[in-house]
Amino acid sequence: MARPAEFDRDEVLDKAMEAFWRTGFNATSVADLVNVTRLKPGSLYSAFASKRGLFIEVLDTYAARRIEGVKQVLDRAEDPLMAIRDMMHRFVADLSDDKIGRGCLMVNTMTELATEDDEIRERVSNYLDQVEQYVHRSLELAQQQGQLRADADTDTLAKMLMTTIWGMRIMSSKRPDPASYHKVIDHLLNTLPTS
Amino acid sequence: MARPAEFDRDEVLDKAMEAFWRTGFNATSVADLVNVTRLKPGSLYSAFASKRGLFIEVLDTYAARRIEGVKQVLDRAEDPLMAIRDMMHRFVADLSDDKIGRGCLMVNTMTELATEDDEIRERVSNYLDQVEQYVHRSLELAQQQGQLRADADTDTLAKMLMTTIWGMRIMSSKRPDPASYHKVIDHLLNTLPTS
DNA sequence: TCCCTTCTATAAGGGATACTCAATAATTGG
DNA sequence: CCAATTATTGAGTATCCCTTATAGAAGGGA
Repeated sequence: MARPAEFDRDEVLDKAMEAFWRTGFNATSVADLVNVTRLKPGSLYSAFASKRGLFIEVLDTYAARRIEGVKQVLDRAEDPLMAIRDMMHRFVADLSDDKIGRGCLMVNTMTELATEDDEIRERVSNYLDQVEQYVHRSLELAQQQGQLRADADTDTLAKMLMTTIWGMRIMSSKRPDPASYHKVIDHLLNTLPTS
Repeated sequence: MARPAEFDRDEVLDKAMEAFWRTGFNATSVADLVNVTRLKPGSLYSAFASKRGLFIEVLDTYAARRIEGVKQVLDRAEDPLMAIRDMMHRFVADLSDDKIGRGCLMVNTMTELATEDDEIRERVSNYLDQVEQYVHRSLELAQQQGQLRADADTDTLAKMLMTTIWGMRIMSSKRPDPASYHKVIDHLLNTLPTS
């Protein structure tokens, strides 16, 4: 019915994600976004309304991909504890693949914008909660299968694993040291109250 | 020899810290700093050279205070494992005192500036390393006293406790939930390889 | 008291910022 | 092929940014 857009929305989101991921929301200028996406300001604004609008769409894209990844890893294995172990080692592998130490877009966004932007904090919170819920579900499954002791506090165990994941994302901004994080993960999973 | 400054440097640093802590480096404007410190731009610049200079001095002040706190708690108790437990519960208490969810200035700075500013990343890394070293020293002490098993991997245990601390600082930006973090800490310390 | 230095107050410079808009181009339905 | 609709373009705007220049005030040493 009218002229179709020349750009591919997903590609633009990818490029914008790289920029926001590397330098954060505030330090990424619209000029930067224009450079990396190759869109002119007008096109950017007609497609995404504002810098913040683009950022939120980037955030949602990132979250959806990560959640999907977690779900797949946790769902696949028939052994839920092994699945959790696998998932956590993958988190560390992601971090060591990340040569420039940009960490996790969700965690970065939480610390940069959480105090000032309620909507964005809600979105990130939601992401963190979802990951926690999937891990919790796997723990409960392990309990039902008798791998985990019946009196194990799965809420606390899930929270413990989550703090470890987000903590590693902070620590690796400092100095990526995958070997020691793998050891931490193995230690934690070896001390789970198995039966 | 000349007119003395009317302002108190420490008070100015305190006020600036509040601002930077709440909104981060980039989102805190010099106008904001002028407002909270009550200094005019000229005085600010003659005292701190630049916004970044002021920020670095704020960072150092924050780090020194925190390190001092950690050292005191860890040194006081004769029981090193209890001291660690105490320290970690205090971290959580700090988080729940923080009504506006600004988290930890060091962690926030790491995620905001680590990829772009090498000097600042080094400063924050140094802080994280120092805390880790103090915890590690307490673990070794516990080992020498026979509280911790001789074959315990104190490096890994120290790193595990660190990831937990920084992870909790992320999680509590989302929703402060001290009770569950206290449980996590107790779980972790109860699963240390004591003898 | 006078001088020198360093403070404070005010304003403004120079550049980057997020964003807009009017003109032009391209596509589709009739 | 025309009309309608939407995308692209890139110059442009107003605002905010960090920083500095300037003038006057104030304290200490001689």
